[in-house]
Amino acid sequence: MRAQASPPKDRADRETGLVPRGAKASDTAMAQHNPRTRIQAKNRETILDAALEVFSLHGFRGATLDMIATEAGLSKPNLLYYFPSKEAIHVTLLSQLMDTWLDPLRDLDADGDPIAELRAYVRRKLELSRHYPRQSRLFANEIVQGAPRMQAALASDLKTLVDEKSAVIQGWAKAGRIADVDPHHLIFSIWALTQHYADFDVQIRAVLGDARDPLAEAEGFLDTLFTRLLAP
Amino acid sequence: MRAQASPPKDRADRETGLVPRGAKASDTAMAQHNPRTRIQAKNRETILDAALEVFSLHGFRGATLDMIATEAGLSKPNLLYYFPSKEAIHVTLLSQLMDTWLDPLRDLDADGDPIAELRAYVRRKLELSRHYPRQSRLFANEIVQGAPRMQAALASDLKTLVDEKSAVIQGWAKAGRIADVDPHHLIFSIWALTQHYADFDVQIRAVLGDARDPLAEAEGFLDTLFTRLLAP
DNA sequence: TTGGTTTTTGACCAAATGGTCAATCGGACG
DNA sequence: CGTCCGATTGACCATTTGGTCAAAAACCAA
Repeated sequence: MRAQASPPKDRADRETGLVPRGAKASDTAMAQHNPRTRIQAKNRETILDAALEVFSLHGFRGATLDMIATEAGLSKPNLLYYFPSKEAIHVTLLSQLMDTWLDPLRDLDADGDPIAELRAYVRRKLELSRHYPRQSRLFANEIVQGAPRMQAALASDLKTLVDEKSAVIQGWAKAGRIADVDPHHLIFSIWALTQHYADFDVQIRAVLGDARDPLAEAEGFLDTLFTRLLAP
Repeated sequence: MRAQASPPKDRADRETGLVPRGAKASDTAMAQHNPRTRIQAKNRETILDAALEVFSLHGFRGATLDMIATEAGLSKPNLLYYFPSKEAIHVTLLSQLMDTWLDPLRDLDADGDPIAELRAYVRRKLELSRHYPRQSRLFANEIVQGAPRMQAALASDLKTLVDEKSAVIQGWAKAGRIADVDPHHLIFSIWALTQHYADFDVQIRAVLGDARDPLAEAEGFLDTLFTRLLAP
């Protein structure tokens, strides 16, 4: 028997780390995504935010539980009270990420004006880079190192969505409403160009100097670029 | 006094790690860049290649000396006979990298045909992504994490070269020989688009499936993209 | 062969790090 | 006020890891 105040968590909980040790898994099924108390909600969020900061800056291996604990203002054992392991924190962040990250693409409307839709997609994506650079870098870190913890999600969720939207874009091209470019590579180019401003921020700022605002300038530049690329 | 067969290395050697412990620094000044024996040349190269493999795949912190040693087929103490520390290996790789990486930009000829020059630059850069993806990922790893070991190089060498070539591009634009786009952002877009195919390789392959050849397709796509963007 | 030099390595060390646990704290509720 | 359960932590542990060192091995010139 454990000395812990609560019974041991079942296997599923252990792996996802979505429930603090103190919470009884049998209580409510949905408790996994809705922490039971205000303290749990607050601390889990605090931890995830601190972890995002540290992971995005140092990568998975480079981050230590002590760094995250300090950043969160909690003790290390306390972190491990809310998440079963360092990896569980990381995985939680990554899965949250995928959702947010794909929203702008989901919003691409097959019934809208093609050029306007694609320009709006670029703009939304650039907004993510502007407001969530840490998430972008966390993702970049993961992918650059071979996506050891995301392979599955990439090949299923991501591929499905991209294939679907590529078909829409393909349709626009066939109809002569935009230039005839490969839709997959068009999407890649949008990802590459927008995320570059978040992921390579230090490099860009080093080159541009302090007086310029990269993200602000990027908006106009990218708008021009895609407008010219897509004109029928 | 040391037990080592050779006298202690001077401070400069210790930091750059360009000379094995056994080599007398006083012997020849140029020995730092030209290892003295065939064994040294071969082993240093072996180590750097192994380190490139491991660092690019796991990042600096994620890589261990044991991994590198195994990959190189040498013992860990033997690695540290050729380089004073893990960091020295990393730094050596990074500085080699910068050179190779900027060559295509250096080749941009102010006297050539503007559109042809820029298209050729894109092509050369994409070739680097194709043939040296590990270097590209090593660089990406470093930059994404804030370039802790490259800040200086970025703000000096890199900025100087980019500013110089930006002026050339600016001149072409003013003369109406290419479209009037911001030269710095044009260069960033070339970096972003070409390096994306190396750095985000797993993602691209996950989305495209196994049957397609990303790099081959990218060549045509990018050529179209920049041709349309730059047409006056 | 000999003597000196370069190269290699097994054994070791100290620090860092992910994770555990028993004990304590604290607040909400009867 | 007391009790109970969720929250917190100091002390601790095993493993990993960057780095050291003395000695052995390999190499080479005379």
